[in-house]
Amino acid sequence: MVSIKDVAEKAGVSDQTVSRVVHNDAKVDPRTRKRVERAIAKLGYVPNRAARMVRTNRSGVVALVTNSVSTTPFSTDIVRGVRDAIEATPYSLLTITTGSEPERRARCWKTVKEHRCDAVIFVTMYHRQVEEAELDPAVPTVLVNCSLENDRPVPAIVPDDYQGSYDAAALAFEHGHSRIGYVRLNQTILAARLREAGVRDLMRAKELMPREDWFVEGLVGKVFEDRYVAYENAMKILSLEDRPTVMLCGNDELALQVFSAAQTLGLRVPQDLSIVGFDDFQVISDVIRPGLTTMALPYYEMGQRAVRDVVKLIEKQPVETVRTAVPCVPVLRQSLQRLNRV
Amino acid sequence: MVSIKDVAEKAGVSDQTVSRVVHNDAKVDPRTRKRVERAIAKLGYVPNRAARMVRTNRSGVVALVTNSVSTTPFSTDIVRGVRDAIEATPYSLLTITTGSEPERRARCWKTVKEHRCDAVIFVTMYHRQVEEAELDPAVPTVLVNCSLENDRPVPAIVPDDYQGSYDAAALAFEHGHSRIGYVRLNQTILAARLREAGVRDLMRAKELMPREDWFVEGLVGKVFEDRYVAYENAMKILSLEDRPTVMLCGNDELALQVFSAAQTLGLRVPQDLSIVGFDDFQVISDVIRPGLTTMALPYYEMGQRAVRDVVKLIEKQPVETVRTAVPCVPVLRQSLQRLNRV
DNA sequence: ATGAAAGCGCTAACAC
DNA sequence: GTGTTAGCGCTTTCAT
Repeated sequence: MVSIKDVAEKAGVSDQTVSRVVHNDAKVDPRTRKRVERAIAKLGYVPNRAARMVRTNRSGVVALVTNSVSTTPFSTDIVRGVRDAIEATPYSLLTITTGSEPERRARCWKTVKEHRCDAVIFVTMYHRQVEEAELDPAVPTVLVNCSLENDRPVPAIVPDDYQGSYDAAALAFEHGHSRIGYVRLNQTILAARLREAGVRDLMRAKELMPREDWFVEGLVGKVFEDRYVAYENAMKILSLEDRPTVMLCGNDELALQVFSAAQTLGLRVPQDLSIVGFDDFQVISDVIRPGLTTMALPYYEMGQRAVRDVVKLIEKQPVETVRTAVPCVPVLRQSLQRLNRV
Repeated sequence: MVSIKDVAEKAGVSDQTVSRVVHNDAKVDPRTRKRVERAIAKLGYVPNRAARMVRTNRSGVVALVTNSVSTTPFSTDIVRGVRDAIEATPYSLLTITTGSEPERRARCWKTVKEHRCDAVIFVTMYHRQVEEAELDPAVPTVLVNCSLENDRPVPAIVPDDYQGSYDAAALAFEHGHSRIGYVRLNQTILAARLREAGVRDLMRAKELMPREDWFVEGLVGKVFEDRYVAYENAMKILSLEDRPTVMLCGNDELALQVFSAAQTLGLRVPQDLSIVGFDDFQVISDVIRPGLTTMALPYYEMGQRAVRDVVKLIEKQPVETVRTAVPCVPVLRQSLQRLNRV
């Protein structure tokens, strides 16, 4: 590999001058600069980050730490947001996978430190609380899709599940629906509780009594080992003479199962049944016909924002809010039908 | 940050001895070793990779280069396979996004060189040929989901789209179907051509005449800016008096659109129409009811294999095959129904 | 089995 | 504007 000294020799200057040119230091004679630049181009010189780092003690590397147990589709969007945003910065992204076992966690943070990462973006696969033990207080960290219930102020970027779900229910109500069914996510996760609470609170605000037999499980079992039961449960509800006019769903996959149940029963969507999803997971919501009305979670934007915050953190600028709840926005397609009030 | 010298001082040895302990060098007195290890633990010393690298000229970093223009769901699985496999190696993963513009490509490879990455795993979002210009001959590279039509032997790991599609068609045939419709992917991509060829060749082998009016587009427009038209086209075919008994689809999203068309027309799946997808994109195939019969592409395994090959490449071991086509395996669910031959 | 010395590629501090 | 010197944290080589 060609080093700074090779360039210096070729250009007939000292290595220091080459360094100055590389760093766009003002105090370099334009003619010298030209010569050096030509030598760099000719030799194909690329600065060695490691060597630079040994001196400056800053790596220019941000670690993206995620828990890979899962395949949740949307976490991809967070990662995409991070990757696209990091490109516009001088930082590089080191991707590290962790797990729930203490041994793997330790390895993860050891890697972070070996590389002397300037900061960490810690992404969880579903919206939840993290424990202090999952993090390392010595490394500046931004949390995405999770937060730390604690004194230590770690910036966290989370989706506003409650607001999103409340708004989804409000949307259905404004479309004339008061017979509302709900398929919930795996109850053990935070997002599930927030989303269901949003629906219930909207109904309370509108003085609608929730029909408990229309509120059903969509998933059962341990998180990440769970099984879909939305289809079977939707079949039960939709077979009733006395059935809801709209089914709100904890996410778009559950909505797809409800959709399938309607298909099996010969109910037309949205004429006979309206369906509202959650997540705007486009591979489903935008492909299915009729298109699925759903709440978009700004995962991509959350990833971008994490990069912004992490850069601020590294550069010791203040990061505005410790916990940022990013709002969800409705995406109207055709699966929610306006109902003429009876 | 605590350095090797701090540890040496604390343990009352030379930094050299600490280095030996860290590297598990045999020739160190067990008692000295103990003392050093205690000092390491007490001070929380973690070796500085950059410093090590400056000396050894090997970074221990593999770059994962992907083109982020897209959101194709399965590419996630490749990346997951890579990440999970890299964990079992001593290498770290640097994630870099490139693009089609020459300027971004150049930046990408510059980053690879700045970090002195030991090798690159180059992943494309859809199965295609890459050009020499997209790569850098100076860096050991393994291609995933793409190959280089060229003399230079760059190891490539690609899915066997042709075999998969041939087998999918054979599966339908064995289930008694001879009235076969097909929804193709965007024709401009390689995978689309291979998949369609598989179906046609199976039909030829079985002496079935393809009905050209049953072979339709599923997507139109430029790749990544394309629009789904599978629903509309399936509506046309399925409205015919004279319609196919099975629809083979270029991927699972297209299958979902065909499924939606059947729903709209009141056709039951699989009693009135069988559907076969491609990719085993589980968020669709495993969620929809009836479950989608489809061909699984071993994206995760391709990612894992890429890591194996890249490690061999780095360690100068021979990499068996230059171009590896990984076979697709059928996943039988309920959307394909056995037909009693008429 | 351990240490001393040199040097990897680069930058910070200072001198000219 | 440019060069010189020193040193970042580590490994390699050689000596003991």
